[in-house]
Amino acid sequence: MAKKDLLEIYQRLYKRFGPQHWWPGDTPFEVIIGAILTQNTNWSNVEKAINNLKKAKALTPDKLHQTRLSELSELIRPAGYYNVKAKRLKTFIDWLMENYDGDLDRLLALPTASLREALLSVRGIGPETADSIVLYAAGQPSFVVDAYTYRIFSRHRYVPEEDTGYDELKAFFEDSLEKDAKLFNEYHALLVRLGKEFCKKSKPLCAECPLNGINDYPPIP
DNA sequence: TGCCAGGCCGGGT
DNA sequence: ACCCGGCATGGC
Repeated sequence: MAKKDLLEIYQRLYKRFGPQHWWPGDTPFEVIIGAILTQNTNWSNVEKAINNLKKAKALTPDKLHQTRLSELSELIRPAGYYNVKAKRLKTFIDWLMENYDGDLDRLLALPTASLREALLSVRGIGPETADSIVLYAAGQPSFVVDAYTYRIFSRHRYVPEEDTGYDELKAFFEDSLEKDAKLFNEYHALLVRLGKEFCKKSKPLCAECPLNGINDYPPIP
């Protein structure tokens, strides 16, 4: 797969769907909380949880730090996995207090690679969550790979094997595109949009997929 | 009614 | 270094 195909894909998606205005969230802190809550979870469920946090005035580092674990899990219950996620939120906020004195701006001002590495050291933050935070909370160019990215690119045979690793696929995008946060932002959002509408697990046939015809191989049925 | 959603961890091979 | 079970709610 050539680099220019990656741009072609982006342009088709943008023409088809337009700007996606990601991330849906008012502040960098809200983006981070949302990134953890949306792990393997429908965004509409995350919105309910975030609304609960807003109503409880708990959506700031200090207030979240004060909130007890049991109360936190109740507030985020609609997001699913609420026990593990409450712990993950706590772990992150404790880490932020301990290492950055609760100063989110100081964390997000780290250079891209250092920021990603720092986030990955926190239990409960894996590659996708870390990249989402770097890109959508810090506004730095770190490409986000997710389940839709794998599915879309393997079904269309844009990647040779279905088991392409996270870092491998991420590097493929980053080495092929201009390292521009705005581009990475829109690209990932558009892939999610495409995935939701045309590349669901339950809908393996994509006869109307906007990406058909870009590469030399037919989509995998 | 079952299947799925913007993952990650921990224990076992 | 992989593989797999567990985690859980809400929408279609």
